[in-house]
Amino acid sequence: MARPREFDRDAALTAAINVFWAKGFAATSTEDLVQAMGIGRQSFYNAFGDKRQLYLEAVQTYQRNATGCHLNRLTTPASPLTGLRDLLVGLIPDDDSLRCLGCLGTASVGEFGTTDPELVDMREKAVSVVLTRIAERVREGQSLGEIDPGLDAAQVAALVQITMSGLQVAARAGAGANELHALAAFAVERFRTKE
Amino acid sequence: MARPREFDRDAALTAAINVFWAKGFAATSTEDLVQAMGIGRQSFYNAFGDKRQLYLEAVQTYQRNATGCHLNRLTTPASPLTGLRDLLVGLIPDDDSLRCLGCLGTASVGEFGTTDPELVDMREKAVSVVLTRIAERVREGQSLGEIDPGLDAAQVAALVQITMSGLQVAARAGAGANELHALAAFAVERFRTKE
DNA sequence: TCCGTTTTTGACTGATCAGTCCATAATTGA
DNA sequence: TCAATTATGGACTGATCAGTCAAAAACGGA
Repeated sequence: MARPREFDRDAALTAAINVFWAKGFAATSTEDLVQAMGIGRQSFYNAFGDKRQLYLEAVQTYQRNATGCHLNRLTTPASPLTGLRDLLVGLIPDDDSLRCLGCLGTASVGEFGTTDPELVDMREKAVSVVLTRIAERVREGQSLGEIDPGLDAAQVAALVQITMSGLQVAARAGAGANELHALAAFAVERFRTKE
Repeated sequence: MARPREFDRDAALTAAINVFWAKGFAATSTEDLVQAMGIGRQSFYNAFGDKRQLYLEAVQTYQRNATGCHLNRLTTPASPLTGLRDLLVGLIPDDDSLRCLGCLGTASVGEFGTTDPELVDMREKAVSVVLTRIAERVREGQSLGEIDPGLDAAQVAALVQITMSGLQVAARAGAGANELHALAAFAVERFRTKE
């Protein structure tokens, strides 16, 4: 019994994610946002609260989606080592203009560090899910014999996670797809059992 | 034959570096800067051009200093593998409030990506110096037998560099010193020759 | 048809932004 | 002592910032 919203909230959120992703929080103006989202100013504040709330929702949504992709790539292959490789290689899109955006989550670390508790929380949850699943696959790989059983699975997982961040920074810095794909594969090979 | 400057330009630049380091470029106002630098507004513009020029100079100076530290840590130990370990471990300060700043260079990647050609140039030069020196030490380690001679030295160097970025992102995200030190050492061990 | 509710639109707010202007002060060389 | 030059301090600029307000518009239910 009220006037219905004219725009697609999800589509608007996606547009906002893309703006924040490319420009960061501080360098994005509300004018940038309403333009990209194709909605009026008041609709913006009605539907999303304010700039910061929208940013939190953007990071949250981005991260939920990204985490899903990571877990898929990690889990799909039968071989755990291949899963790790796909996880890392899958971070790096072939498309230049996509790859050079890097990762919104990593960007939010750079921009806010530990200053925003809500972002820290969000991050920790997303990371810990991936970290746990990586460690599981590492143990699986160790019992299959393809991953060095002398390694601590949790530490391998942590190192893989660090490598993910590093790759995304390199992508944002402009590194090429081939180079980064090779590097990702090389990184994973460091865990393979020496015959 | 003119009035001499009253403030220490280097000290003011150092103060500016610290502000940019903590807050990033966009979130730092010129008011923040003149406050932290302890100088007047006009002196600021006289001595440093404008906000962007000061930022470039800040990143440049920060990076020159950081690169010097990296090369020292990498080169000082007799053992190349120890050099690599010191390089990575040395990235992570014990002091919490320092460690959680991460790296200004990495932050500038996050904030500007490939959009600013001058920053891209600066970065590439700094990185390539370190990369070259890492590869040299890797080859040295290979001929000494402590680093797996089957590995491509350039690729090891690239992976070490990625690991540096990853560690700095993790530090900025709030990871603990002990955890990161252990991780740094663990990462380097992946290159050791298996007996 | 009309009422209550929500969305939309566009003008508007005070605050802050980066950067400039100008008058005054401090210095050196003549 | 004075002229030329540069530094300083503080007021000032127009632009842009995030966010608000109020009126009109669009819907469902009565």
